[in-house]
Amino acid sequence: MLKISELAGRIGLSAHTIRFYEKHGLIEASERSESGYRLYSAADINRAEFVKTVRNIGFSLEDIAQLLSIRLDRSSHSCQEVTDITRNKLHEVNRKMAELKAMQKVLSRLLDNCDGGLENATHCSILEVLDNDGLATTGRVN
Amino acid sequence: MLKISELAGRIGLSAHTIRFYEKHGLIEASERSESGYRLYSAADINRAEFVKTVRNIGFSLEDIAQLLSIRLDRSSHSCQEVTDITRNKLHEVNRKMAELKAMQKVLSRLLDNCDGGLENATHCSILEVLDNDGLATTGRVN
DNA sequence: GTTGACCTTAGAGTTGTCTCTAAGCTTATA
DNA sequence: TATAAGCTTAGAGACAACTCTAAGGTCAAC
Repeated sequence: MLKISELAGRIGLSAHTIRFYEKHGLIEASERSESGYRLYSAADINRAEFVKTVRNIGFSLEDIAQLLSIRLDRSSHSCQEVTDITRNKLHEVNRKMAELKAMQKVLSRLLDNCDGGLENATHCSILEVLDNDGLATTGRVN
Repeated sequence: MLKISELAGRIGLSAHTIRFYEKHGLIEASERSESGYRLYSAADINRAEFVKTVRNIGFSLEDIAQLLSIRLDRSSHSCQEVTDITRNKLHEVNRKMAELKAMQKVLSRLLDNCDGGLENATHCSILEVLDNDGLATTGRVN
């Protein structure tokens, strides 16, 4: 049985964050010591590691909660539910990538046209382009 | 002279957002009507359009404030200040892109190994991988 | 002269993910 | 036995960029 800071050190989260995750139903301490300290069993540690792994991949806490509830009772959930969550996340990532690519393109072009010298900004080409509707950017991008 | 909702319609922001931007020093109404309504001059409109353009590219409100102060007095700022802001933003975008690419890779691999069928999740390969330190993800990714 | 759209302000609420604080109890070490 | 490190709780604060509310004043149209 580990205490909270031992678990924290083991999975690489702060004790604060572990309590925060507990409040949101992600991590549990199945026991308490006489004095009320959280005590984590092997299963609790597994679960916490699962949470950390899934978090690292980039899933939201809500996604993690869903995956946990499937993991907790695999037989009453379908494999499809898991792939749906995963696929949705992939779509989200793809969307964000597209936005970032658009930003990247505009920023690179702005920099290409500007020497960035120490002279004053009276004729700064970036400001000029920006004043001129910045490469006709279409819509909000991030 | 435009009233706030006219400006809002023109640049594609809500009146709420314009007031919010004003509070943060980004947009100004150089006059008020007798009854206290904001009135936007041609210069105010230019400035608001600049803000919208720069926002669309993905700069933060703080970046915009900096760019505005340079734009307002170009001769006492260097061109380099502008490129620095732009380059920093590009680096930030590149960092995020790298993170998203890592996520994309993991998510795609998870999906590749899973058929996502309607059968129950007892042997779901995604859950198995996730239980097993998910493709050895290194560190937090988003 | 009333209706309804529009304007004003200060300030609270939202979202997601922590991060920290205060006040007090417990445990380990010297 | 004293001290420091670690634990508990509820709840506040931080961040970005809005978004909305309440309570009320103004203006144009019919």
